[in-house]
Formats: sequence, C-alpha cells, structure tokens
Amino acid sequence: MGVAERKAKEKEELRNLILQGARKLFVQKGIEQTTIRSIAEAIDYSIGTVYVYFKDKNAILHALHTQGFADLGGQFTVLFNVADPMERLKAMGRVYIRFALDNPDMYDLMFSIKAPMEYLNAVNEEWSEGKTAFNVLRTTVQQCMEAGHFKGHQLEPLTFMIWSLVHGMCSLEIGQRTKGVNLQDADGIVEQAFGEFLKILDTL
Amino acid sequence: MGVAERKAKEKEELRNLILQGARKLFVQKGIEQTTIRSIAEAIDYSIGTVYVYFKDKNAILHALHTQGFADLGGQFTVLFNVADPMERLKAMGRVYIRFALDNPDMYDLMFSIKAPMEYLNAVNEEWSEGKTAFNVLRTTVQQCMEAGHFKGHQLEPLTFMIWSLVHGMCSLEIGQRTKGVNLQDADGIVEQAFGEFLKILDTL
DNA sequence: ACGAATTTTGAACAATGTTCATTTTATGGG
DNA sequence: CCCATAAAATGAACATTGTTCAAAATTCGT
Repeated sequence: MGVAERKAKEKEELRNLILQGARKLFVQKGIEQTTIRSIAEAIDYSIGTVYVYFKDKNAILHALHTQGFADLGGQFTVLFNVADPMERLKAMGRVYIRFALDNPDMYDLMFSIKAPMEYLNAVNEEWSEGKTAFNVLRTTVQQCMEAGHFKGHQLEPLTFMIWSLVHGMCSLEIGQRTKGVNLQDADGIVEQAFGEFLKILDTL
Repeated sequence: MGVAERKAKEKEELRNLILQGARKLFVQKGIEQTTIRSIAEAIDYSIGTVYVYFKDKNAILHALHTQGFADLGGQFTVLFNVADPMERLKAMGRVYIRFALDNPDMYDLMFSIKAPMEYLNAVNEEWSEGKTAFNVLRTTVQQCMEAGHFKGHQLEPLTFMIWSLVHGMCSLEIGQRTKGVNLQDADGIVEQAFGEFLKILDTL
C-alpha cells in the first residue's frame, strides 16, 4: 500500500500548504484580505483546489483558529514551572494578554469572530480547543481554592469571571475601544488595569 | 426661505427613513444580511439614494452604533434614583448585561465591530459616545472611592477593569464562546459570574 | 500502452459595496 | 402656463467576493 500512503501524505501536505498560505495572509493582511483567491495565488494553486481540501472559508478559518490555540498553548508551557497556583494564575493572565496584543487578528479569530463557531455548528462538533483551554484555567483556580483562596466563591462562575476580565481588556483594546475613551495613558491601560486586578487577587 | 427649510427637513426625514430601515434589518437579520440593496428595497428607494445620504456602509453602521448608545443611555436613566454609588455601580452592571444579551448584534456593533471606529478614523472624529459612556462609569467609581471603597486603587485603570469584566462576559456569551466550554449551567453562567464579581465588590 | 480513477483547473454564477452618467422632479422667473 | 436651471433620485455597470462544477490534466493499475 505504498502508493496510497504517499497519496495520503501528499494530500496532508497540500492541506497544510493551503493553511500555511492562509495563515501568512491572515497575519499579514487581516481577515478580510484573506480571500480564497489570494490564498490560492499565494501557493500557486487554483481556486478550485482550495475547495477540494476545505469545505468553505469557515473551515479554513476554523483550522487557523485551531492553530492559534496550539500557539497559545505553547506559550502556556512556561507556566508549568510556577508551583504556586496563585502566581501561576497571575502569570497566565500576563501570557494571555501578551498573546492577544501580539496577535490581535488571531485572538479575534479565536475568541470573537463567529466563523469558527459556525463551522463547528455546521459539522456538529464540539469546541474542544475552548474546552481544553478553559480546563487549564479552571484547574489553576481550583488549586488556588485548595490553597485557601477564593473563600465563598464557586469554581466555574469564578473561573469564567476571571477569563472574562482578561478577555474583556484584550477585546476592547483590539477592537479599538480604548483609544477613544481614556484621556490619560491610553497606551498602557491594559497593563494598568491588569495591575488593579492583581491587587484585588492578593486580597482573595 | 420656506422652501429651503422644508427641503432640509425632507432630507433629514429621508436620512432617518434609511436609518430606520437599516436598523430594522440589522436587528432582525443581523449585520451581514443588512445590505445596501436590502435597505433600499425596504424603504422603496434606489441603491443610489442611500449613497446620497451616507458616504458608505461604515457611515450607516456608525449611525446605528450611535443609536445603540442612545438606547443604552436611556436604560441607564433608571440608575439616577440609586443614591449609593456602590449600589448604582452594581445596578449599572446588571443593566449593561441585560442590554448586551437582549441586543447582541447592536452590542457587537457598539463594542466589537470595527466598522464604526473605521468611520470615525475616516472622518477624523472622536468616539464621543464611548467617551460619554465611560465618563458615566468613571464618575460612579469615583463616587465609590469618595465613599471609602477601592482603597489603594487608581481610578481610570480600575474603571477600565470593571468595564472589561462586564464587557468580557457579554462578548464571550454573544460570541458563542460560553456554550462550548461550560459543562454545568452554561445558560446562567453570565449571571453567576457577575454574582461572583458582586461578592468581590462587597469586600472592596 | 491504455482505460479508469484521481486531482486540478478556471470559467461561470450569485451577491456584495460602490460609482456616476442619466433621468426625473422641483423651483422660480418671465 | 412655460421653461431653464438646480436638485434629487435612479439603476446600469464595475470590481470583488465566496462558491460550484463540468471539463481537462494527471496519475494509477494492469
């Protein structure tokens, strides 16, 4: 079965090539400039070929969204070294924020844009990336609780609250809602606001 | 000058008619179904007429975004009755969340979608709606501080942090990031998480 | 070498935002 | 009432998008 194997590998390679081209365009030019035509042109294949390997544009965006979670997960690996769960929680926030502000379009795709979720609805699959990421956060919060923090709080709502806080800052910053609002020091507002959150965390 | 006045009034009326049609479509069908053609058809005018009254689609979306802020501001009027700033802050959060979840597309347009901000950049104007809304929140937080709360915190970063927290919950919910993540009680997660936030507020 | 299966192609379609020459309507003076 | 001028409204036309699919090109097995 040597031929079938090679063919399967070639299919996989071309799929990855398409994704690689799509990602390059996505990161460089943003989501609306990442057209099927531009992807096909970037890798010297025809439009139709893209549709052989991906059902539609949502499928491509979902695949990119998945790559984004792999990247973010990679950034999180440094946190394994932080033993104290509270310190790890804080560090997670910092890594998360840095990832979001360094990769604004990718972050939008992962946490705001509806296309990846529409793909999941269409193929009737679960959001496994989100589930996994949330589990990492929840486990850390749980360990904080086991260490005596967050007395009187419920695990899941609290976890979601913390996620929302950090996501909200990134979302507003990326969506350009901070520039027009803050009079003094609009630049560092995310870092400063996160600092306020850390102060509160120290009391819980 | 009776004629000129009447003409000006007619222009204003037609502008409002276009906006009314756009809003109806926007609320009913969402942003991507709100096309220039569908707007024109809904009010029995031609495509070209829409472009006489609005520079482009971003201008229409910005006008709708402004209407959204007027609506949200209207919802906030009930808060004038709440004398205690801390109670008012909590009530603001509830009103904000209800507005967001009741008007998801409008909320997206106001706080996530880039089109209104791109319009502002194009015409070189400020985001006055955002400024005003943020001022309302900041004033309330300041009054909380004057009443002895939030010791050791900075006003603007803290205000932005609170905004981010509430916005983040709404953004994740509207962006369908909650459904796929939470095992138990995905429905009420926003309310529950906000409840956790209120518990924390009571200690500050 | 050749028929069959697989892969790739790109023309074609529908829908979108946008432009602008043309048509229609309104205005006001003779 | 007429008609020249201005203002307003029109919709055909263009560029670009996602998407489809019959045809062409390539590869495979015998």
